[in-house]
Amino acid sequence: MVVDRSSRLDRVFHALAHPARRAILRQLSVGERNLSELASPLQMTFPAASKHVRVLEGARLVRRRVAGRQHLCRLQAAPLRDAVLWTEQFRRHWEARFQALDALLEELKSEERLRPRRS
Amino acid sequence: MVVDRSSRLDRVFHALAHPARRAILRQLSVGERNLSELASPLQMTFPAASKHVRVLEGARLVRRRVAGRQHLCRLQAAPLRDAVLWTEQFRRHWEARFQALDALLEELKSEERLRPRRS
DNA sequence: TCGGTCTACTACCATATAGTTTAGTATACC
DNA sequence: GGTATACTAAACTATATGGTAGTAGACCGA
Repeated sequence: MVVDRSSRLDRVFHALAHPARRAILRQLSVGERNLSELASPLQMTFPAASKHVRVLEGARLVRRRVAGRQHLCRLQAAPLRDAVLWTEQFRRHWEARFQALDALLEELKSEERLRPRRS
Repeated sequence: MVVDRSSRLDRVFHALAHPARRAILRQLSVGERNLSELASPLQMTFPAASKHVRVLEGARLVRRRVAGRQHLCRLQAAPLRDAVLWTEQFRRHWEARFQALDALLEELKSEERLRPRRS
């Protein structure tokens, strides 16, 4: 099985795996913000927050434009759609009805196994 | 802003951030597998693969039961639902109509911010 | 029951990447 | 120029990833 290391999906999921970065995305969902605005609510130094923004940029979840000394960041949600699409392939596994159906099938199968019809 | 480090969501997204682990989940979506079966298609040693399974267990995406010398793994998809639910909050951002509208609004707002009206 | 094999684990090492802090650079404003 | 603001770069620690070597337990055939 070929494992495409450092693919786009890797970067997106990795970007989402840190609460600070998820907090940044939530802030950006409201609208454009500069780095200081993004950093101030986080309990860490400015450079740490800046690096988290960089990770989000690497995952193409954030785009930045420089305006004077400010770096204005904007949400780019398209990669999130890809992440959801990948995860959705397991939807049937977490839906209760399917699980119930699964259980029923298993029950029938094991009955079949225990009491095979004579030919 | 309080950032709940090492939360459940952190572990789930981190677990999904590696192609080998995603490949393992895809295998398990078909049905129960033991570690050898999970490891063999991956281009890495058995211990490396075993560690990936352990990461998936830590995220509660995989449950293991021991049967003789085999460790049988089964998919637990519920945490994937949580991941999707978190991501879905951005759905409107990746849907085209909203993006166009959003872009227009942001353009107006940032103009306002960079060139504040004199009172 | 004994040895061989299969399945999986642990321990340890090397390397790469993540995450954070301290120190430094550039831009705007007075 | 001087100073505050906005951000970057370098450096350092912690964690992740993947390898090798050795161990333990279950199964199987002679």
